[in-house]
Parts: sequence; structure tokens; C-alpha cells
Amino acid sequence: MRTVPVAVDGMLHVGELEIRPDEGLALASGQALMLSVREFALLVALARRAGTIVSREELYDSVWGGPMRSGDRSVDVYVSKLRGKLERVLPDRRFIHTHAGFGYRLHPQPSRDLYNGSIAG
Amino acid sequence: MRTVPVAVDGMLHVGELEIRPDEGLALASGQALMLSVREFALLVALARRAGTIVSREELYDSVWGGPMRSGDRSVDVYVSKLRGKLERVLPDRRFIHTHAGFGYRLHPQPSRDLYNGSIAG
DNA sequence: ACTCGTTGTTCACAAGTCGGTCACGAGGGC
DNA sequence: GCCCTCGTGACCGACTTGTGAACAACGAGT
Repeated sequence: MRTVPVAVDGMLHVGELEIRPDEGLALASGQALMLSVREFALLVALARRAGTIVSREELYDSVWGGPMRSGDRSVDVYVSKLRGKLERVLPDRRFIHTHAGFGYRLHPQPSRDLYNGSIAG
Repeated sequence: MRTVPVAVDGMLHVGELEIRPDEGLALASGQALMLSVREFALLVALARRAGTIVSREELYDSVWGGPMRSGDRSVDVYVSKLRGKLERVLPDRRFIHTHAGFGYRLHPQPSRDLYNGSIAG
């Protein structure tokens, strides 16, 4: 048995994360993450705009569809769940960064890098 | 780019599983598995897409042929039977992973390596 | 034709997971 | 301090998945 490389479009890469939206599969350093439907949709929504700040409203619309009622904490809760699962596989990495008052940003840097250098980009 | 398993000589390999679709034979660490026709077809369908999540609908179509009626639990039942037989031969391994809401994935890694025993989410 | 073992299918209940919400606490800005 | 935002554990109803059991269909052997 051998393996051959295959080009697959529609995949998203963010650092050591590989996300296959069509399939519902996310890999962290090659290991499959066991994500629920909501968790996966949230990860996809963040990954599609990796590196940029995405507001809660926009995330809510992407994942739940429709406008977010004020006071709804669903996005926060699912960000927390997603962080937990990512952290279990890649303990030294931080992917989801909070920008208080603005939203969340997916980026593969350790959080300490944010305070050493620039936040732009 | 990623890699996918390719059958060079008509055989499929997934971890210590060796599957010969033409012969109807499946070996686990060299030992033959006693599988029924349905069980074998399901294993082949999963093995052909090893490492990826395969939906129930697709598995049903591969094994039974034709669309799955909603509420049909045949796939679940046969996954359970297959797991039982694999486990008898390779007790420490877990091959068939459930991705709730998505489908099943065949992969030779023990699930506890991924989650340290807890899969809460 | 009868019996025996096997298989495929379906059912029913058990077990587990998910999604949504709440509550409480930490931390920052004023 | 007070207010606001955010993180997260806990809870619970709804849903999904796991699996033993029942049973009919089938084939092989006698």
C-alpha cells in the first residue's frame, strides 16, 4: 500500500488546522476533532475569515442563521466549547482570540505573541 | 494537498486491517474475520474512504443500494455488529468512530489517545 | 419435510450527546 | 465601587446513537 497526494478544493487551513467543510471533518495536526454540528459550523465561520475579527452577530448569522437576539450568549458558549476541544489536541496553541467589544478572531499564534508585537494583520 | 489510501493490488489497508474486496476476506493482524455479507460490505465502504467521515446515507447506498428511508437504523446496527467483531480480535483498538450528526469514520487510532478518556462536549 | 444454524431486518429501550439557557465570577474601564 | 463584557460550569429537555432481542427468511444437512 502507498499513498498519493491529492488536491482537494474547499479545504481550509489555519496553522495546523485543516477543515473540510463538505465533510464535517476538522483535523488538528492530522488528528480528527470530534466536533458537534454547531461547533463545526462555528469553526468554519471563523476559518473562512481567519485573521480578521468577526463580530458575534456575523458568527451567529453564519451558524444559527438569522439575527442574534440581544443578550444571546450562544456564540460565547460555543467559542468556549471549541477552545476546549482545540486545547486538548494542541495544548500550547491558542487559536481563537477575543477582541472585547468587537468579536473573535481565528489565528494560529500563541496568545503571548499578541502582546509582543503588532496586532494588525 | 493530502494523501489518500490507494489500493495497489486490490487490497485495502487500515492499520492492522487488511481487506480484500474481491475475495470477501478481511484480516485483522493476519487473523481472518468472520463477517457476513452486509458486515463485509460495510467495512469495505468505510475502508474505501478511510480517514474521512462517511454519512449514513452514503454508507446505506454503498451497502444496500438505493436511498435510505428516513428513520432506517440498519447502518447503526451493522456498525455495532462490526465493532463487536473487530473488538473481539483487537480489543485495544477502536476503528469506527462516530461523528454525531455527520456519520462514521474508519481510522486505526484508539480514541482514548485523542481525549484522555473524556469525550464530553 | 424437518431441524438447525445463520442472516437480515426491525423494534424497543438504554445510553450518550447536543443545544440552549442560566448563574456566577473574573477582569477591565470609568 | 459600579457597570459592562466575557468565560465557563451546570442543568435539562430533546434528540441521536448503541445494542440486545425478536422474528421471518434462507440454506444445508439429514
